[in-house]
Amino acid sequence: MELTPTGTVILGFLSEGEKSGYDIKTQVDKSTRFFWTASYGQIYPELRRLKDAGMIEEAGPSEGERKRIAYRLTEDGRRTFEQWLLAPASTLEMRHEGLLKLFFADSVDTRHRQDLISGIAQQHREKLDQLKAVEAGIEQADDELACDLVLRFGIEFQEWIIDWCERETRRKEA
Amino acid sequence: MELTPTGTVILGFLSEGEKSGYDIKTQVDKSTRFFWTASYGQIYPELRRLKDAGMIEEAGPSEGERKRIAYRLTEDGRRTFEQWLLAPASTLEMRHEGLLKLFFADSVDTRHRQDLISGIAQQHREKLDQLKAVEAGIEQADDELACDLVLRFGIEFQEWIIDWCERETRRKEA
DNA sequence: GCTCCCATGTAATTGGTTACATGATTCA
DNA sequence: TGAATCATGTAACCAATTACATGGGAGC
Repeated sequence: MELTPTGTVILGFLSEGEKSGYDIKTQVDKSTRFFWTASYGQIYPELRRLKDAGMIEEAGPSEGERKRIAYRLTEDGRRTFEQWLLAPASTLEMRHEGLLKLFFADSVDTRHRQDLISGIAQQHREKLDQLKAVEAGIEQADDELACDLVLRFGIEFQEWIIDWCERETRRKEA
Repeated sequence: MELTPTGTVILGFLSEGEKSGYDIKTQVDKSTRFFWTASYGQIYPELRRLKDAGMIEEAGPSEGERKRIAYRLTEDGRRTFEQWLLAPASTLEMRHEGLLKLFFADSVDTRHRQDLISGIAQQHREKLDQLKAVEAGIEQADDELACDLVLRFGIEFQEWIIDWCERETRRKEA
């Protein structure tokens, strides 16, 4: 069966253990958010579809827990997830308004162009702070865990962009 | 008036001179595509809306040209464009399936995890080739032009990611 | 008892891609 | 004359956000 974009991230998180829609949303927000988002409006309907397709099943609430609906992968779901994981990735998209503005900045003066570069740096500094906060929440940053590796990628990635902006600013000043 | 995402890129390209919907699509594909896409299904209806809103007007075909509809900015359109340019950027999104797979790769063995990293590098190598082809098409890469600056950003950005993947691969081998 | 957070869900709207339809012009 | 490219446009569909509605439980 075809996986929707949100379907992949749901199966991915469920491959780590039982989770509810709320859990998945929480985890997305503090981990994959920087390269793969999902909203409640997508998650809950998609959980329904995956269940109807037999890829996940309700695990029911644990003892003494407040009312919630946890799901787990079925055999079929795990197979589909692993197939997805090993298939070549395709989706690779970026929408970066700051770069778009800079691209069209030939009509404005140098000072404003510099402001645009500063603005880009600022946006990525905020992302960097968020990622570092996530990193601080991990006991020991274990590079052997793939998810920590991706987190580290995210941090270095933001740092590179910020550095590019600063280099460019210095180059202009010189 | 509120600008839609596609509206911004249309005003941006028209700020450089008269262009048709077809022209805009062609230019998007060989320049902003890497951080801002647009399809015919968005461009043509949006041209209509911008015209109805009085931001652009038909310039008509030039002498001896084949049938086409070129547009130019109105005063109002130029003002809106400049306001957008100087306002803080907001949209900053990425959807990177390769990173998502790597993030969930703890359940697979080291070899497959390495394949995922190689796959990411490969995707960005292709992007890099495309960008270099664009760069080769420019007479002299003039860093003083903002659009060339963004092109160079794109190239170095791809190179950084490829380098990260290679560093990570070597680190694993060691 | 009030507020905050947990938790699930839907409806309206937006934004976008893809595939298709159509036809003119250029060039081999 | 046939293929490629220029050129405009629409319809069907997909994906996603946002805002809203609802209610239970925890802790002050």
